[in-house]
This record gives sequence, C-alpha cells and structure tokens, in this order.
Amino acid sequence: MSSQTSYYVYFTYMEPRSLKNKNTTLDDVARAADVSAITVSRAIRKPQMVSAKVRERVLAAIDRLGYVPDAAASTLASKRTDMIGFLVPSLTNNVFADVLRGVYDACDSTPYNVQIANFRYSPLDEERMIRTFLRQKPAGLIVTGFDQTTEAKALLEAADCRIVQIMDSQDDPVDLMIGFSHYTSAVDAARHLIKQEYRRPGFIGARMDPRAQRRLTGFTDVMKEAGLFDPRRVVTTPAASSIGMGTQLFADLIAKKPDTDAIFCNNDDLAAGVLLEAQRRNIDVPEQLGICGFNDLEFSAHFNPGLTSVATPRYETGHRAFEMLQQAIESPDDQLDGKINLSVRLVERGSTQRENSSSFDRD
Amino acid sequence: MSSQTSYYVYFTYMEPRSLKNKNTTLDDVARAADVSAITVSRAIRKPQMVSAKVRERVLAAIDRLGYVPDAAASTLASKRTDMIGFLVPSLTNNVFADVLRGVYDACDSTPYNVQIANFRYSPLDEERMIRTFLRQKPAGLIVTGFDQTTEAKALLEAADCRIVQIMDSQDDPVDLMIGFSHYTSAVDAARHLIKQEYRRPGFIGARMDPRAQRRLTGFTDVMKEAGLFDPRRVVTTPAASSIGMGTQLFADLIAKKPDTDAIFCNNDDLAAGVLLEAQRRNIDVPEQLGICGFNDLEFSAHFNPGLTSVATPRYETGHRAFEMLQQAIESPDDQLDGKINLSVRLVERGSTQRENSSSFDRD
DNA sequence: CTGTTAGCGCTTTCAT
DNA sequence: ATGAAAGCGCTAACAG
Repeated sequence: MSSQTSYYVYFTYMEPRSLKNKNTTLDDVARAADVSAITVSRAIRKPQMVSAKVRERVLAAIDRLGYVPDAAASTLASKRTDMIGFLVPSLTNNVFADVLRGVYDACDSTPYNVQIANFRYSPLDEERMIRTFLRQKPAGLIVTGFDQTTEAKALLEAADCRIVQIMDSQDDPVDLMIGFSHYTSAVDAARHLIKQEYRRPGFIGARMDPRAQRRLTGFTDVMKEAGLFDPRRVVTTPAASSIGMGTQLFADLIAKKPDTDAIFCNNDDLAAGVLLEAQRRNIDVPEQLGICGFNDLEFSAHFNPGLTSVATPRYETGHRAFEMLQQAIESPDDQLDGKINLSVRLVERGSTQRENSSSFDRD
Repeated sequence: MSSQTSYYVYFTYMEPRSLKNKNTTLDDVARAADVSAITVSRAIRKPQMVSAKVRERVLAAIDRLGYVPDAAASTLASKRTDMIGFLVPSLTNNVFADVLRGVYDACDSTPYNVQIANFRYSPLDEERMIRTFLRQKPAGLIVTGFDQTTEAKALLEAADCRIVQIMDSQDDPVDLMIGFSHYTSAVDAARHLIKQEYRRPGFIGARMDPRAQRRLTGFTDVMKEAGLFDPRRVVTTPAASSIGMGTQLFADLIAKKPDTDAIFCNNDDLAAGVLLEAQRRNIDVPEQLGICGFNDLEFSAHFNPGLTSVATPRYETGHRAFEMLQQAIESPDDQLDGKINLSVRLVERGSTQRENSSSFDRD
C-alpha cells in the first residue's frame, strides 16, 4: 500500500495578510442583497431613504461579506470627507494633551473625525504634514500658532477648507483663530515677581519655540522697564523641556549668578525641576527663591509649596476651536466671531508667597 | 496714545473660504507644462523616470498653479497608501507620548506617514476608529493591547494590512506583536517590596484598564503567596490617573488601613501624588512608607527621595513596532520574528530604600 | 523617456 | 423608493 502521495502533506503556508480579502465592493453587496449598488450606498449613508425591508437585507449582506467601504472612492466621488486634521508640535508635554481633550470632547456627537499629526516643533515636518492633510481634502484644519514656513502659510491660504489657528494670538490669522497672548502672559508673571519684591529675577527656558520666545520678550520688557534686567540671568536651551532639564538650567543659572532670587520658568516642567533642585540644595522657596511656572499643569498645585503658574485655557481652546470650525464649515454664511482672544490667569501659590516680602532689600 | 493693554474683540466678517480654488488637476498641470498627465504623475512620484528638462517644466507648472495631488484619486487608482495608523488609548499621560516618539523616529526617513487616533480607553470608540482607519487602506496599523471588542478583533483579523499589537504580551496576536508582561512587571515590584521588609503593602490604581488589571493580579498573587494580602489595602477608581488622584487614593487607603507600610502604585503619577501627600503628612518615605510606581517616567528620578518604579520600554516598543511593521509590509516573505517580548526593569530608588530594613518587625 | 488606454469603487444626477 | 449612466482624478499596464 502506501503509494502515499503528497496530498496528505499539509503545508501550513501562511499567506501574506496583504493578499487576503479580495476587496468586497459595493457591487458585491448589491448583488448579494439583490439590489443596485446605489441602494447599498444609500442604505449606509441615508438609511431613511431606503425601505426598511431592503435596508435590512442590505445590512445583513454587508455583515455577511464583511464589507468595508472604500474611503478613497467615496472621497473621490463626493469630494468631501468628515476629517478634521489637527497639527500639534508635541505630545510629550501635557499642554497639547489638554487641548486635545477639548477637541475630542467637542467632536463627540458630531459626524467629524479628528486626526492628529505631530510635527515635533519642526516647521519643515509641519509643512509636509499640512500637505499630507490637504491632499486628503479635510473638512477642516486646526493648526498650532502662526509660525509656519512661508510655503506652509501659502498652502494654508490657498486651502479649500476652513482653518483655525490656536494657542497664540495675532491680528491676521489665515482664517479663524482662538488663543491668547504669550507676551501678555509673561508680562503678568514678571510683574507679579516684582510685586513680591524679588529684585534679581532670572528666566529659564527650554525648547524656545516662537511662543516661548514671546514670553521671554514679555519678561525682558518688564524687567528692563523696572531696571531689573540682567541678560546673564537668562538661560535657555534648544533642547526639550523636562523636569530634569529644569534642575539643570537652574544649576547653570545659579552657577553664573548665585544671587538670583526668583525665576520665571518657561513652563511648569522646568519650574518643578527648579523647585526639586532648590529643595535638594536647601534653598528656601519662596523666601530665598521665588519660582513661577507657565501653563499651570495638573501637578503644579500638588507640590510643597505649590507652584505659582500662569494658567492657560488649554481645554477651552481645543473645545472652542472645534466648535468654531464646525460652525464655519456648516454655516459659512452665519456671522461668526472668527478671532477669539482668551485670557490667562496668574495662579499664585506658595512658591512666590513670601511671608514678609518687604524684609528683603534690593541689592 | 499710551493706552494700556486692553482687549479688543474683533468681529470680522470673513467670506467662506470653502469656495476657493477650483481644484487644479493633473490634467491642468499637464496642459500647462505641455506634457501628458502620466508624465506629471511621474515627475512627482518617480522624478528619475523623467528627463530633467521636462521635470523642471512640470515642477514649475505645479508651483504656478498651486497644484495639490488628490490623495483619494491616487489611493483609488493605486490601491495603496503610505499611511500607518496608530491607535492609542490616551495622550494625557506620557506613556504613549514616549511610544509615539519611538514610532516617529523610526518613521523618519521612510516614505510612511503616521496618523494617530486617540480612543480614550473607550473600546467602542476604538472599534469605530479601527473602521475609519481601515476604510483608508492603511499600509499598516499599530494597535494598543489585545482587549478590543469582538467586532474590532474581527475587523483586525480580516484587515487587508499588516498589524502590530503593542504594550502587552499574549500568545496569539492578530498578526505581529511587541510588548511586555504586565503581570510579570507587577510580580517583580511586589517581590521587591517584600524583600525590603514591607509587610503591610497596599495597591492603588486609577483608570483600571485591562493592563492595569493584570498588574493588580500580579501584585495580588505575590502577596497571597506570601500571606500578606489584604483586600482592604487595595483601592482603585475608574477615574483617570493624575498626581492629584494619587494623593486622594492614598488618603482613602490610609483612612481605611492606617498601618499600611508600602504602596504599589499603578503608575508614576499616582506614586508622585502619594509621595507628596506623605511629605505633607510628615510620613517618612521610605522608612514608614515605601512607594513603588510603574513606568518610570522622566520625573520619577527627580523627586526627593527618588521614586522606585518599573521601567517600561516605551520608546523601544514604538521604534521596533514601526520597524517590524515596515519589514512585514515591504518584505512579507522574509522570516520575521513577529512576537517580541521585551523585558521591564525595576529601578530601585530612595522611596523603597530603607536604611535598615530589618529593624522593622512584622506586625 | 513619454504617451495611450482603461479602470479603481464610489456618489451624483437624472430617470422611473 | 429604486435604478442607470457618467464621471471624480489618479495610476497600472502596456505600448512606442
């Protein structure tokens, strides 16, 4: 016996998954449900236009065949998508995570779909990603700030969709805008330090993007006006912000100017780093050293002492940005306040709350 | 002249932008450059296939007309995109931000394009977003974990693209996998606490997603085995993790079981909250209370004392996930280790480093 | 190196 | 309420 032949040998050859599923199309479903393609299309997109009976049959067929509509074909035919593109410079800090929460919350219960692209503070990547989004014919775009490349700006200007610029403030947005002034924010913080009788204030900043730069300018202007500006008390780095970077920049600053008595930190991560390092060095905060951060992240309230910071309306920005966009898309003829300036709020906490501020003389 | 800063509210009526730009097509460019459409297409996608002279003419025309290729038409015609979809449950904590950095870094210098979708720990949203991605014919998908809805799993199984599941470990991934065991991680942490002679350890956790749940199981199993398990020392909440939530859960735990002498925190945010609250209450860490976190985020090393934590390979996971995906897409026939188990590392710091651990008796 | 032809899978428009 | 026809703008395949 045993003229055994190969047909008992099973090779469990796993075919590449990319060959699976020879694309079920609308036509396949139509045939299976014994209707025309357009009816299937309607059953999906406009159920009320189709009789209950047919709809049911179609839906069953869709299920049975595992049909997944082809977005490209749909977009090509209809010239529209439900996609909102959101360009962020970073996802590593919680700043944009909060904005994003606002966007998502507003997007819930709408037919839109948010897609995020992270350009990591690289204007060139940003430009590329704007291109990528635009090629997809988004319903709208949310972009961060006003500091795109010339090319990118031209793309946005020419774009065939509504655009909202967020997280900064300027006179002539491409289209819509919601944000706040970084300059003014820093002015508030700087004045607060002066009011607390700090007389040798410094500034530390990492990842000095254009908005951070404007904050530095705000700080500098106030200090100059008060005759308290010393450029050697300004320490920045192009590297990314982090708590560790805060301790480092603080060490640098103190090494150069040991008598520095207050620091405006470009963000709360740095401020936290300064606080922790100050504690390690037994420097009394706020008596010997005042610390002010920026953004008022969740953790800032929980340190001992709490970190004074400038609270930025991140969630609100995201939420309202989406709402503006939606309104602009759906009712382009309605009057719409397309330029919104939110206000920031200085949150004073222990890190700048001197017991007896007048006991410290200037120089 | 010198009016102080005051906020103007600008009501500026803007004409709808959606009517701009009556779509320049490949044909328009072709006509302008006096070549055929396919030549324009090639000049863009495969420049070396076109003579320098023609290429130049075409590129000039593209520039002049402000032509933007239509992704939908391209996708429909070629049946492919360069898009990698990445589904994350959250962007609020730095965990996925780190993974994302890895993905982006690996994606640089490839022709691919990463798109993120945040399903905010909602399996239903996740399912919807998987659908959205799939409709776009992505080149590949990166999904978080194994705990999708049945429907979503079926979609992934049937998907016509390569898929890599990350951040967890299991025997039968849909396709590719790279992650680590949450159970084992927690076992390591729990054993460490016992080794440090903590005898009344508790657990706090927020947002108990399936992976967090597995960590709790790991902790529980070890403690039971050591005869140290007390369910009343386990406090969890479905709410989101944060430092503030850490202080709160700690307060709850201590209220119920004041003699708790160590806490395994479900993540570093909670651990930081516990530490700060302990300091506020003048509880000595690590002598009276040991604290162990999870993830080893950047800030954990910088506290005083530093936070003991379980370092998870987030960046590496993202980086290698992308690489696996790319290899699987581009060389589906090559042998490829499609199931990678990364190891975690317990980082012992001051928060569990007792001076003299044996001086503390059990009960 | 460049062009011609024929769709990709869907939706729009116009009938019925 | 359902269907037929005609593309949307691009690229693959095959010439030349």
